[in-house]
Amino acid sequence: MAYEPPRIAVTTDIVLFTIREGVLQVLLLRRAIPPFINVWALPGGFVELHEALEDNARRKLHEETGLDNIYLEQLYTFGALGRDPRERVVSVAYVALTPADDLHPEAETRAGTVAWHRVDPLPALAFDHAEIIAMARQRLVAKLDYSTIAFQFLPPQFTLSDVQDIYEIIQGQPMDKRNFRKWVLALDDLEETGDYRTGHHRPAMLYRLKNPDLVRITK
Amino acid sequence: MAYEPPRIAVTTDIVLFTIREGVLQVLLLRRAIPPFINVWALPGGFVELHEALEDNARRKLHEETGLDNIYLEQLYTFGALGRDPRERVVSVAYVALTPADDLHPEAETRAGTVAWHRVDPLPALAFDHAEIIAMARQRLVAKLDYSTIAFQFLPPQFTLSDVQDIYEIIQGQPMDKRNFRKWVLALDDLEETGDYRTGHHRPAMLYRLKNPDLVRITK
DNA sequence: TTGATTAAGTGTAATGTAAACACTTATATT
DNA sequence: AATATAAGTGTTTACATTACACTTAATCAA
Repeated sequence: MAYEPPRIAVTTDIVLFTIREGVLQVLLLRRAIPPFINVWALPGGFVELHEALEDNARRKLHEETGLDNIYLEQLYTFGALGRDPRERVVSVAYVALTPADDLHPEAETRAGTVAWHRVDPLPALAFDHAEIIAMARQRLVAKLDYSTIAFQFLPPQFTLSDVQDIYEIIQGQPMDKRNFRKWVLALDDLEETGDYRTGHHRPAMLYRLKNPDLVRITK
Repeated sequence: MAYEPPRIAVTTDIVLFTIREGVLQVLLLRRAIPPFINVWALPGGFVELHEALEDNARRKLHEETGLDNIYLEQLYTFGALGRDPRERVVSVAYVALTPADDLHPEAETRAGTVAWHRVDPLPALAFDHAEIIAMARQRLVAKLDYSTIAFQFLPPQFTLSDVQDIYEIIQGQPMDKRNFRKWVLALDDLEETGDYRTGHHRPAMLYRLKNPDLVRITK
């Protein structure tokens, strides 16, 4: 007599962060179907039988935003009883980061309304998605300190002030300009492009990442 | 027409570490049934429909070792296609820590032979369990540096040298005794018991944790 | 009982890292 | 031509980390 294991619905949920309007924002979908109809929720969906977990997360994100090839890392797996009112669902949550400019979500998609929302305050959220976003924020804040994750918020070319803005926004406190620039250049992950961004002030050197897709642990 | 999500077998795998014989060891079971019959594997098993993920991990660990109330944290979720030859299986991996003395696995249990194994070198392992153990080791080494996780390897009373031994074994390098003691006492997580451990040398003060079950982030 | 062995216990000086701090420069705007 | 704006740049101080050696109290063996 062979043991037949229970089989459980598995989903991914993606916490896609960006920096917009000077604050941290997260991508949410207004649900078009029950449960939690018309309530904001994280993008994601059921994992197919022949689909790897991360592939599912990337696919769902692509379907709902058009985004491709962005930074994505597994966050945590949420499997509490009752987190979905329909049936037992285990959800593998991911954190994703993108520069704001890369995405102007169309107002309407198949899944409903897609929009950026400030993380403070968040609207009412479906399922345990508020908890998932809270954990994702913690991870983001922690990784800022010991990795080069922050650059994933930036377009291919950026100024040192752009970088400092990311850190100040996420950490919620100003940093010393000279110390910051010394520190960020000492990482040795940046190189000058030779181009400048002009404005009605002194032009700023544009930098790029030496390895654009590499997120490195710095300590 | 309602969408019917695919349903997938979900397991936990537990990487239970201890320090024994002066090295890091991991608890393995020799599988008594296919697939991978007679091959060493991590403890764990299928998640029941009405069982929380962590509850399943604790239950399996208890069934296979008798251990209760030990330190356990979620590590990562492994969901690659083909990682189980029978069918699609998503596995939520946990890291657990215990003092060596707390467990003398009986040679035979229902699930097969249970034994401690050195992590260097590991025997051949079933499924992707070598990969899981590798990630668990990385997590352990990293957390040693920014949390009080190391104390979970120690019995209720221990000397400062016992603590230093844990760090030296896991990090694989000696540390300065005076600096280490200053640092560990500065954590302010320890208190003297007033008792001493004697040997054929000067007696050593026994310490205890102020909060035995608390693993704290230290930076 | 005495000497040898073992691990416990203890402080200071040197080095390296992080933090504090203010003015000059180059563009756009009026 | 004057003003406004953000870019760019070094040095000093404080703090944290590292390096380093001898004394003490027990057990064991002669």
